[in-house]
Amino acid sequence: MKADSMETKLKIAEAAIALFTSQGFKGTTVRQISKKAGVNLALISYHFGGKKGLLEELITSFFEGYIRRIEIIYHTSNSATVKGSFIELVEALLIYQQRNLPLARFVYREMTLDSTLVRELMSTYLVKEKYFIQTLFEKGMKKKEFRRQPVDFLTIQFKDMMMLPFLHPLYLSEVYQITAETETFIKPYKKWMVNWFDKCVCQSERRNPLLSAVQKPLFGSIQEKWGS
Amino acid sequence: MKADSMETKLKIAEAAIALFTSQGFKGTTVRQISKKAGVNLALISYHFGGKKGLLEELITSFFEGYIRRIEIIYHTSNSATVKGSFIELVEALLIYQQRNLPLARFVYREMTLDSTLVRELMSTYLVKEKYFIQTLFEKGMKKKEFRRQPVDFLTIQFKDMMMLPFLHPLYLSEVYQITAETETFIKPYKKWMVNWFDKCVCQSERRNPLLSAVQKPLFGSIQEKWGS
DNA sequence: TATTTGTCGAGCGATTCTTAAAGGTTTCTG
DNA sequence: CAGAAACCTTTAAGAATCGCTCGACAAATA
Repeated sequence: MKADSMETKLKIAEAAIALFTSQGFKGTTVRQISKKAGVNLALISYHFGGKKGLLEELITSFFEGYIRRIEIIYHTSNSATVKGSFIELVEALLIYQQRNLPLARFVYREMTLDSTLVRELMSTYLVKEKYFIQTLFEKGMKKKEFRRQPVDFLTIQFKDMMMLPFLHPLYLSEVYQITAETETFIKPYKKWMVNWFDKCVCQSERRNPLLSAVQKPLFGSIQEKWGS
Repeated sequence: MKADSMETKLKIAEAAIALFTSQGFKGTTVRQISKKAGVNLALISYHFGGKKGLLEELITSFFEGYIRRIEIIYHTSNSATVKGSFIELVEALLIYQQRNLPLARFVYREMTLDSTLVRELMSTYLVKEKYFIQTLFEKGMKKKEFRRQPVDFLTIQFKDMMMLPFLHPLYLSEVYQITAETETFIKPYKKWMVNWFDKCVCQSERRNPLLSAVQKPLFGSIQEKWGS
């Protein structure tokens, strides 16, 4: 393959990502892509085997990189604590998603649809992702580092928190004037997640009996124990 | 308006919601809608002023009901604590979204796009939503009921947790075999959110100095104080 | 030189949403 | 009850756009 050809293929991919992100896959035409990429219409079919092929190649490449980063940390993390591994994971995934922000956004949106492609992607990539994260949580619980609690919800919430800023960047910027694209976002958000780990995941410190005695009557009707 | 007409309008709306939810707005044709609704093609344009009008009417009606429920609780909650008001809110919104699950799912997905419609909806409904929730959090902090922390992230995470099960029901069912449609989901998920409030939002109990002395060295490099 | 590879313009066939015109039905009014 | 009016539905066709392919041409390769 010529270098020129590789370049046009990249130009097509970039234009497609930008358009898919803001307009959705179905809302984007191949003509728009070819125009934005400054490339002939027929080249999209030539390089990607059509619009659908372009979509699949983009999504697959995103998930490949995503899963690879999880696997690497899962197998080679040398943190003393499980929480340490998680923090490595958080950092790696935040950076990866930020670097591929528009791609991530449109992939996540597409995954809320109901197609055979989506089901396939879920059973290959997301089931794998679930396995790694859930196993990490269970490891932390066995080591008494994490508090015992429903591991399903925990995994889901973790994944969701990792996804949030990249699925809703327009919401963040329009309503909160927060932009997920800059470096100034990653740091505080990572901090936020670490705080969440300390408060919600890790083993809580022994309670002060006086304080809890004061608070209990107020919330008693709702604040029940887990696992009932 | 005749009863017959109202009925066809409803049939169109229901069919549209189902199809939009699984295929997306752009991925659905008016023919599919008319066929599924058992209604003539042109009636969609007649009743809703076209496919786009149908979309806007569905989304608007969803947000109207959504905001109304927030406002009611905001203005009439008689809970002794702010946390109590929040729990009322959680319950009301979970039920509302569950009752309109397919509609909610497709509305949330559509809101991740980048159109003038989405921007308008954000500036009318989501800004309002942010105001109510954020004010509640600040109220809780002033009363020293909630711990002081960045209120932006808190509001966002709250909203996100409220949205999660309804934006990703396919993910939940495919990967976790959890279905957000049944009553058996609402209760544990509500419990989960209450637990999150206790751990992450409410004022934490005084720490046991011995335990924190043991743990600090391990996480010290990352676990910094807020507001730095 | 022969062959593969990349690019281009033109256009095909299918499908999109919408609308115009007309037919049918119900409701209101005298 | 008759007839006008408003409302609902259908048929049919409109105009635009969709993704994709074909054949020609240029350029690099062997």
